Amino acid sequence: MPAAPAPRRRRRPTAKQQAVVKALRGSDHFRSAQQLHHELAELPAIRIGLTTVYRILHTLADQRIAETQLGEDGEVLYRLGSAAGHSHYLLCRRCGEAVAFTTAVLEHHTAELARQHGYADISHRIDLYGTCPLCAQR
Amino acid sequence: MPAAPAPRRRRRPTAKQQAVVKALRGSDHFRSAQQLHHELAELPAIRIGLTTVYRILHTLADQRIAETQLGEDGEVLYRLGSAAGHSHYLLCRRCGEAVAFTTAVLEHHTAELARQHGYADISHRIDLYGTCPLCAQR
DNA sequence: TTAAGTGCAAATCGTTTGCAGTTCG
DNA sequence: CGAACTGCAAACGATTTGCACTTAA
Repeated sequence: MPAAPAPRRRRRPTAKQQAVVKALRGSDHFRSAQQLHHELAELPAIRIGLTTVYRILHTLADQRIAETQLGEDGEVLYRLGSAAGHSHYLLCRRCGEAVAFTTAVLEHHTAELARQHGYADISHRIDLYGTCPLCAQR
Repeated sequence: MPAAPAPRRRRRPTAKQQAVVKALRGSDHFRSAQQLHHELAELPAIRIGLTTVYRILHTLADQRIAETQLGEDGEVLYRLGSAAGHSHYLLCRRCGEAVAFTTAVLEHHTAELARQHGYADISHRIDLYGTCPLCAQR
């Protein structure tokens, strides 16, 4: 068989990729691509298109460098982090602050429920939203 | 004070409204507005616009005549039903069949979690998706 | 007559994709 | 050179809305 094409050496991250990661490092709250794009637009140093922000975030998520969460309205939120198996969060619908929690009991119940009814390929969505104390006081 | 405008007598549901309800009666599975519109389009008897289907479903949901669920991809699914407090479902991502389950334990845990962290106005999303036995065998 | 119902086209909104130009190894 | 990277504009898909027209009490 012909030799597979030699894998390209990992390229050093571009300035824009670094900028997105840097923006993410700025907070452990979950933020949308659009929010991040706005933040980056503030910085006069960098000029980056919304499309690129989306693409970089998508790549970071693929690499598990960033984790994602669904916002209350269905938008995708990102933050750096926990490559560990996805956990669930109570997150502030306003600022994206996240409080993790476990659902061991529920997961067990649902696995059993699925088994009993013969459902396969189970996936779940368990998200809590609220207003954190800080955002509550405006 | 001036008399409030006399509330209009409840009008008899239009043919299209009846058609949508009838389509909903056809199954206890959750279906999207688009699916229902397609089904209605099959029937040569009725001609109804997608917009109207959306509007009628929205009204039915407001009146709690129909209940809604979020599909795995974020679309809104409808079925007639249970005016009782919303429950959660394990639903077939393919046919919309729904198996209800309770989350008393989780709800208790999360209420406590929210309280501990001072989060207010909590809302949650707990949805399970899977492939039902029937759909699994194609 | 007049509020309600309806349909079509256009608008929304977050996100993705086509495509052409740019950059870097 | 060629793969990666980028940006803009257009496409997307579910849903909503503006607006003009029809219908029925």
